[in-house]
Amino acid sequence: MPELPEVETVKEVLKSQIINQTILDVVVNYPKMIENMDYLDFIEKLKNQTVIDIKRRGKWLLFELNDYYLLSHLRMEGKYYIKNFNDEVTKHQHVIFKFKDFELRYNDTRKFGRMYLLDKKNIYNTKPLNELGYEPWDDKLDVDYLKIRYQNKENPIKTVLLDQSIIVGIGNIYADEILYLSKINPYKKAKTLSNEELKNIIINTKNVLEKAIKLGGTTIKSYTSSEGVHGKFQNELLVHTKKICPCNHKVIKVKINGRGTYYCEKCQK
DNA sequence: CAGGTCTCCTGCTAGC
DNA sequence: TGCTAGCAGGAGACCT
Repeated sequence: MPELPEVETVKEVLKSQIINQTILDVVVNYPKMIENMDYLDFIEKLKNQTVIDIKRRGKWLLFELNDYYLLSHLRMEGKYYIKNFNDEVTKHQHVIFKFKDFELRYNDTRKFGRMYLLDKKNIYNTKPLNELGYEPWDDKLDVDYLKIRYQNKENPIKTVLLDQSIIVGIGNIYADEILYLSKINPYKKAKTLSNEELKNIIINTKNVLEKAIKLGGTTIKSYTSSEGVHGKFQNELLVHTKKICPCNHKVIKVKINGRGTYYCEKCQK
């Protein structure tokens, strides 16, 4: 389940692998994955495009090409593998980018991932990037901003933290960690949070995500940034998937708006 | 506008 | 032991 740190890790690994490489051909085995055009157009447009840079916006990967941006969202299980031409294509490898000496294959067991191919100009003002909130390190992400965005939110803060139109990059794992570090009960309504609590959320969001990026992300279930690359942040998790809180109190697992949520009743008020 | 529910998918597993 | 219902969850669609 890639969240911001995992996507950042994938981005860095991919940069070391495919920058300045030219796409010679593309194979799309699962056309529904291509969101904004027919897959045949997608293939034609990508031919002879060179990878100039790779960026990240929220949980989106942005491949900058000569004439386009290729956007890729890994959703739950998306992964990129570098493979040789004669390596067997497995049933979960849905999009294959052929370069001169190797292939980049997009692997996604549950087929939730999506790709867009956009004209280069105004990508941040068009779907799907146009409704994203601030990056965790954006100066504009402050208490006043959250106050305004949360003022009508009756939903639990756990749910609201996952809202990508407010802050990008937080997924289910890090939301639990952020709330734990901020000592906030996940059920607390977003609109009722104090300035102090909002401040803590901002600080802890940055801290948790920064630390996770340094450790290459979290490997809990099926996520790997590239074959054989595993994150180490799972060793640092304080509540998510835990049974006992560092305070020795039992960690509770509940469902909040359908999402598995771990928290400590004693530490999080 | 806000929020609830459903949907997309497949692999794994708890429980019979 | 073998089968299956249920669960996992990011995000958009759709409805209230």
